[in-house]
Amino acid sequence: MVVTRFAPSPTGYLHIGGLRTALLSYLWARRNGGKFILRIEDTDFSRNDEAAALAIVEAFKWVGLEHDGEIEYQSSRLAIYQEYAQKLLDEGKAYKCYMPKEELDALREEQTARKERAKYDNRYRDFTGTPPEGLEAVIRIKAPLEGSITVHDGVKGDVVFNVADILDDFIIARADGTPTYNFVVAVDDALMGVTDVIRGDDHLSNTPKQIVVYEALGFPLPKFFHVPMIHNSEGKKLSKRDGATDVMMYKTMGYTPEALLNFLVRLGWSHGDQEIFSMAEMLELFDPRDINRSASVYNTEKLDWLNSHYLKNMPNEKLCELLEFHGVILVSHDKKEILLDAVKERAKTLVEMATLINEVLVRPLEFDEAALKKGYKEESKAILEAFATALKNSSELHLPSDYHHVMETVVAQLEIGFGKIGQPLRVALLGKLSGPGLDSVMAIIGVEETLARINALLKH
RNA sequence: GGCUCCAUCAUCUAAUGGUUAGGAUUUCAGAUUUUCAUUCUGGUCAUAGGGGUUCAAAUCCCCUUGGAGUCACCA
Repeated sequence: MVVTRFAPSPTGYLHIGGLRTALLSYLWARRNGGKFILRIEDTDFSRNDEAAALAIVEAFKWVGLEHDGEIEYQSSRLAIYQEYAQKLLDEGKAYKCYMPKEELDALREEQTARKERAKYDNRYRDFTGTPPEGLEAVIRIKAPLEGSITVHDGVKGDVVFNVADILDDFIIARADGTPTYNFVVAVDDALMGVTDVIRGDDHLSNTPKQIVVYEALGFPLPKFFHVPMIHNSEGKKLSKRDGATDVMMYKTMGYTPEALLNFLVRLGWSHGDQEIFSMAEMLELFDPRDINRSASVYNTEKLDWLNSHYLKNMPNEKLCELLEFHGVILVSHDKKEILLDAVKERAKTLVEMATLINEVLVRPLEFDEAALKKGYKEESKAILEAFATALKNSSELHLPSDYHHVMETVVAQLEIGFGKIGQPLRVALLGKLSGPGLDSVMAIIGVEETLARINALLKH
């Protein structure tokens, strides 16, 4: 069975980069009928934020990812970590170190000054004497002193680390007894039966340490897949400073989960020339072994394109539902089908769509200066009046085509081009020169409101 | 700075060692549309540089350059 996990530290909202690794882990687990675990890495109590786990779950819910079982909180598993640390102590694979923090810092400073690598000097590695009084010990694991550790990575290939370059007897439990990251990750992944670790490649250099823990504890190694980072336009790791990194921000900006997920899955992964992937297709096609080795730059233009694609192809009923979040309530509107059909092809986001809808539904309070100048000329008045009269004399106006017919008649009568009536009418109805088709707009707001808006412009 | 990773259009990417280096987004031009948008058609744009190996290199090897990540009693 394939077991994957997403293991964020609860420092805030769900990050867009986190969502991507979560998605990939989720896809791989589901594709194999396995399990996808959500584990909160909250062993550093000073940095915990209780709301964070909830925020992550909320974001998962929005995009439709679902984890299996209960959320695992590392803070509630401290006894387990202590047990395994003790086991290593008992077996002589770890030891207590009484070196004070200040002394360690001083040592590091010296080493750095000498241009050496900062590392612990193993002074307590084989200590058998009496421990110094009044000092709290940390627990250090005995890391190999020489040789190399190879990470067999499903994305990067075999990555060899020289022990002398990167390792020392690193701390697995702090002086206050709480365990540290590299220790708990290995313990938990092993205990929870995680078979495939899919995570950001910023963790690649941690992996040798975790392998040391796995081996000391006699746990079998999982498969590792270190997926490349998402970069910002400057080519750096995406961070909070880059603006929209909170997944839930995408909801407020009017993106759909389908578009966001589709966008993310195509960063660093592809399937031939295919651009559009439904969740079903992702589940059928995704394989972590196909992930690219290089980082990709996050750019919103493609996201926008995907989002408009999904918007265009969404049933009106669903659109109606989603628009409520953006303050547009259409359930009981009898012309909502015409309205939605008229706006769905011209909006990149739900926010834009909501704006478009309001521009149709709400009588314009003012007329755009430039639009007036360009679209409402001297001759326009008479044309609008003629059109208003024609409207009043028509009956049974319901569909856009009915209104279109009236326009045609007037245009023919006055022997003018469509533009001569379209421009001023557009100014009257919408207050500006762009927007949905006029026949649709009139069908949506009805004859009375159409006449009222024309009147308002004539009196302007 | 040490260690590690990475390198195809502006961006996301495709290409059993053999293709006029393909697609998508963006952009530009044209068509459609009373407007805007959509849609359609077409165009511009790439194998970082240098050495090898090979009949043949985007693809394999080496070097250079550039970029990124990471080096805690954070995760």
